[in-house]
Amino acid sequence: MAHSYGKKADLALSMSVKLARAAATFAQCTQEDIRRYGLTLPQFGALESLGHLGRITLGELSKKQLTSGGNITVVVDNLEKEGLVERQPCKEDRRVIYVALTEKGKELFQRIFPQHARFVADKASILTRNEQAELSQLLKKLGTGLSAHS
Amino acid sequence: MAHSYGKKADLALSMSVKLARAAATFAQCTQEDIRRYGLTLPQFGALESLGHLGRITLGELSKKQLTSGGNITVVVDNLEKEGLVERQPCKEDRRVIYVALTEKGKELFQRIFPQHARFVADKASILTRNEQAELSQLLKKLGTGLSAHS
DNA sequence: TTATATATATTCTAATTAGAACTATTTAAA
DNA sequence: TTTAAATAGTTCTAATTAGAATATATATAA
Repeated sequence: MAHSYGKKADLALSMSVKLARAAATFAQCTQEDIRRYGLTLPQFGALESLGHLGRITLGELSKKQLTSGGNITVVVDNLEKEGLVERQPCKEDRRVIYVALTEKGKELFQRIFPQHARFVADKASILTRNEQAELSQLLKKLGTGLSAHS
Repeated sequence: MAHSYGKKADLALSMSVKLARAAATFAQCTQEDIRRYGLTLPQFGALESLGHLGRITLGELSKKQLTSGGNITVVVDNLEKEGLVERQPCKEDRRVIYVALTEKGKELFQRIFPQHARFVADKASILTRNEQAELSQLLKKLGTGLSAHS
């Protein structure tokens, strides 16, 4: 190897590059699928969280989407413009604002998510189910470990 | 499970979510490290490619960084403003523009990359070396498979 | 040779992102 | 009770991103 930083670091660097590349490539595939529905990836992610979790606060949504604070505002703004979600101020705590799918949003979610699920399953089939399960387990350990340490 | 799309799709969806989350969390950790050197993640990625590969064309750099066409222009613009890289027009083919580290860029790269390597190794140590190797192998299979199919 | 197609890089737009600064509200502490 | 601290969301800036459109240069075909 042209550049080495020690066996331990080389292994870690190699892993981190592969992680970034696999995730970026998977995200690009997914994005192409989602574009057909007129949505961006973050918009789809928000729709997915709301479709599965129901009404949640903006803060909860931003944590789910791993996008920090001020950004979810704009994503929700754009979804609201399309009439797919709506803001619902919380009466008990006036700092809090809930977000929920509108009827139009629910209809879209129920229509496109099963197709999206098949698309993802097709792409993932590059790996056997055992490999997918193993990969999931390792990614979970890494992801939760990183979250805990920081 | 509240929402199921069949065993096969559920496994794939779960894996894709974990992939995105682990990569995003790792990238955020990395970004915090890199910020201390006054660089953004894409800027650091470009610096890393140039540091390890030497002079390459803008097109090659954009492929390496998995960022499509027009974007690498701006990243290189910003690095050029800092005096870290320079554009070198190709004399044989006047469409082509090479990018290379300047002396200042080389100095920075050689100074920060070993630190970065230790940082990554530390974060990766959440997994054992065997686990890291196994994860690398699965991610490589997935990543190259996805690139080939698309 | 001339016309067409391809390749390379840039410019432009809309959306996203991180992060900082800010407002409003609620909670905790002196 | 009044002040200080924490929380929730928005706004703002600079950088990034995808993608489309464009300009220039090269290669290929009629």
